[in-house]
Amino acid sequence: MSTFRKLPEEVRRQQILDAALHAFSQDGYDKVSMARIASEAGLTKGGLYFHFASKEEVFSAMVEQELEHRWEIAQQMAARIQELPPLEVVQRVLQRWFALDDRPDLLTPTVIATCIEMERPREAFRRQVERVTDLIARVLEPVVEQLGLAMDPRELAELLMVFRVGVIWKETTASREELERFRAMIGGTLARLLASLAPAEAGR
Amino acid sequence: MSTFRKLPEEVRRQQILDAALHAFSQDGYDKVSMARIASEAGLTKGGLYFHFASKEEVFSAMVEQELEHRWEIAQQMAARIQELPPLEVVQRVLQRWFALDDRPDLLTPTVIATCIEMERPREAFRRQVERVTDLIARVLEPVVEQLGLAMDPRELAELLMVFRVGVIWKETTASREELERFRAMIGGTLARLLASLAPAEAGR
DNA sequence: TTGCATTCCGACCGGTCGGTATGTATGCTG
DNA sequence: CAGCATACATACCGACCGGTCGGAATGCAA
Repeated sequence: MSTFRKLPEEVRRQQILDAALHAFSQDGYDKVSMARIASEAGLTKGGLYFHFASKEEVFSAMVEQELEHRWEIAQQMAARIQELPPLEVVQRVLQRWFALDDRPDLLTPTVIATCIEMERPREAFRRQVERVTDLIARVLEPVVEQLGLAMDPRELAELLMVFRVGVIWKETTASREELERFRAMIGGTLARLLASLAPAEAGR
Repeated sequence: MSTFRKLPEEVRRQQILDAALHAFSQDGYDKVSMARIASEAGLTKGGLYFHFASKEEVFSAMVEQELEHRWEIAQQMAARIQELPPLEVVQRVLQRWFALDDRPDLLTPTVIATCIEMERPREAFRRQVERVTDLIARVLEPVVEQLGLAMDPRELAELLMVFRVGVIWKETTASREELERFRAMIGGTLARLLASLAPAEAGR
């Protein structure tokens, strides 16, 4: 009955992945049907299966692309952040690294849980954590040197990741003011820690 | 055909909750069917619905009971831990608080994600985090006083929770030796932090 | 033994989902 | 315009799932 438009492969594929990102981020893997993804992408289920072989493949491809995109953003942020004064670098890393606000929120607990359970997304996630940690470590390297901190940059990077995960975790349950107090506590703790790592007392 | 045994209400209910805990912890909410839970509990789906009104209720009741059980264990641990030397108290809290190894692992990413999405379990989880944090704070109170730390016990408790969450998160991806190195880093960081919070230098 | 509420089984229902088969519209090629 | 691979829509399948229901087995009480 109704006609359809024939689109270039990459365009359709991108539409599908966008729809998948939106739907999965909102409702998680199990509650999203292939029909819905297809519909949001502007076609039907049958047509979708021309581009992807299975639901898992849609999800995997979506995760991989999204992580890749965030990786590029992370690299740009790294370049920009390195020109800030040392102490500010640390705070920036802590506050904004995983909070890429311009994208729908992939880091939903449900989606992450699904990633961990599935082969390809799990590997992608593992790689992402590793290379982002490395990137942070490289950003921190001059900071550590300038401040003369008695700590390995890589370990400091891992520590920042821990704090970041803690904040994300807190976000799932706490109220806004609780969260703000929590953030302040983390920030204060980190500042004290850095001060204690400096060669001479930087207390002030 | 085959006969069945009639059991006291509380016994059957407990069998069902045990089966639910085992199944959900292993495969998550969506991949576990009511038939499976019933089967592992020693009855059939129809019989299960005599004791519980819905799947969500089974899950909620299971989560609430399990958290309650862990809460009791936590209280016992708190009583025992308070008699240790101050610095050891902190390490113990960090290492073993959420790692109640004698129970099947409820704190699976999938299960936690489901808890956050569902009303009753989410509230139960929130309460649990709050009261456990309070408990840790009370345990830490004499420690903070004895060591003369310049930090609110409650905030220190929250910080320990963050570290704990970080370790749990790391456990989902890292290998064993990576995890051990990670634990060492966390422990070292905490030690340095405590030292920096003490009035006089306690370095040694 | 009879009566009766409790506890359970097994069959079934409506609905959904992932995936497939088949036909058909599209747009490029010659 | 004819031919053809591509890119869809439509209809359908089999499996499974949460939940319901009638009736049967159980154990206790009278």
